[in-house]
Amino acid sequence: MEKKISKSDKIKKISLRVIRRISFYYEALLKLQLDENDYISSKSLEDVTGVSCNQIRQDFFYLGISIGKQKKGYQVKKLNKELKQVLSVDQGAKVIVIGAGRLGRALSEYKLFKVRNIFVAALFDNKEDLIGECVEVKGNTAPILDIDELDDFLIKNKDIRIALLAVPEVAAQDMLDRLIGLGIKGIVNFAPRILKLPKDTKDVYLVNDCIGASLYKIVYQIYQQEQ
Amino acid sequence: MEKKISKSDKIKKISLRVIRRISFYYEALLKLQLDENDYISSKSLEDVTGVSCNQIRQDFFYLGISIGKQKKGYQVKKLNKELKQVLSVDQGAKVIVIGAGRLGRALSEYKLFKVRNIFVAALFDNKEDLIGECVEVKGNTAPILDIDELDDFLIKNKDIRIALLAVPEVAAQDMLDRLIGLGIKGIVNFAPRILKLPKDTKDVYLVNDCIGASLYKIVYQIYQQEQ
DNA sequence: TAGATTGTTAATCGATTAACAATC
DNA sequence: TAGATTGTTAATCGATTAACAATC
Repeated sequence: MEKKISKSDKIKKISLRVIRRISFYYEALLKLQLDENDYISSKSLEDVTGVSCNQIRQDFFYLGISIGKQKKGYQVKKLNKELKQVLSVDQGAKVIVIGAGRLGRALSEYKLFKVRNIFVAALFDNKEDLIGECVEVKGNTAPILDIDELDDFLIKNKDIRIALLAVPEVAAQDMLDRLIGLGIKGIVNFAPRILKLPKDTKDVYLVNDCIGASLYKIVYQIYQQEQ
Repeated sequence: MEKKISKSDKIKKISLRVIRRISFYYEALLKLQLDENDYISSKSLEDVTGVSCNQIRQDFFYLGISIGKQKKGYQVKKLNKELKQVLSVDQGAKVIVIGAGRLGRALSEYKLFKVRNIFVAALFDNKEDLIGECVEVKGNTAPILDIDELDDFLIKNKDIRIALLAVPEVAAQDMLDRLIGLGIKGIVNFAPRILKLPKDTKDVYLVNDCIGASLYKIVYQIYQQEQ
């Protein structure tokens, strides 16, 4: 990660590890609610995010973000704009949520999605008693639709290419395959099972955010410590 | 990661990255439901987990797991035992869940926790209408208790040192601080905000598993691709 | 000015990949 | 036997840390 990259060839090279840290910086700005004209130093960002100030400056350098002022830091307005651009959260992404159980609705109701310019267009489920309900988020109402309507819905809404998968474990892989068949390009899987993309899939992104997976890390650390 | 470590000094050195992969291997075995006497090769594990067979063998080597047979692979029974031991999932960890909203209850109801030897002892909330309910998981009933009873509960149940944090964003940091004050040693935070341990905290582990964080990765990839 | 903080380079560190002899 | 798969070493790769001149 030595070479500085120009704005034009940013596109393919940024690793997801960098993206994750960039999202930390962005979240930090959201959380701190500073005035647009305030300045924040890499050291202050370290305090909030836990990422070292050296790492932060290295990331900015790598991404071609050189808007800092010595002795002051980074202007919140400018930094915010740069981070948003890298993360592409300025594009108002629309997503669907598959599964309107507890988890699916918990996800949909996160007010924070709005701050992050992410909109839930609809939820889908196969349980008749759920269908027809609406999930309400400030300024955004998402209906719960019959899973059978999914195909039609996606044909009518070609701008939706992201799905959040919150179905029971046993149904998850089949549903993933179906979503890909319908042209979905990005999936976050919340079922507690690692899913895999079908073999010859191209240009589809999958992140397994399996609930409970991080619990292993904690259990490991707790029980190792006392041995 | 060149030096092989002996079983005795495993304790402090395994990085969380290795632990994460080990949990993948373990999950793969759970998923495949093979006979105890079957053998599985590193190549087959690659197919299921997406981790390269070289990486897998390197991990096993590093952890001192050398139970493979040439031309066959690893006996499921033995491998399972080794992986469980590394992950410490053979100890029947008890956890509490803070927040009995949609997310908290969704977490508690994961049947999978049982397979992984993790038991939810109780949930806590401050909403009166929730208190008194019970969350039922196969063979395990967890009551929803008043958050005010948390202190007493932990004094009476000193073996509980892990908490899953599923409270609203604004309450998360305060609750984390409180949990640490009460002697909790491991916390998984599910609120959509990065929490930090109080400065001089020792021997406490925190994993931020912020819901929605992985969405950034997907949004980034989707929108970069089309530029 | 003196001190703080940036942008940038170089050094270090750690993780992954590749290769292959051993052998079942 | 021949082929497949392990355990292990060495090479490569990438990410993080440290250091510091520049300068506001």
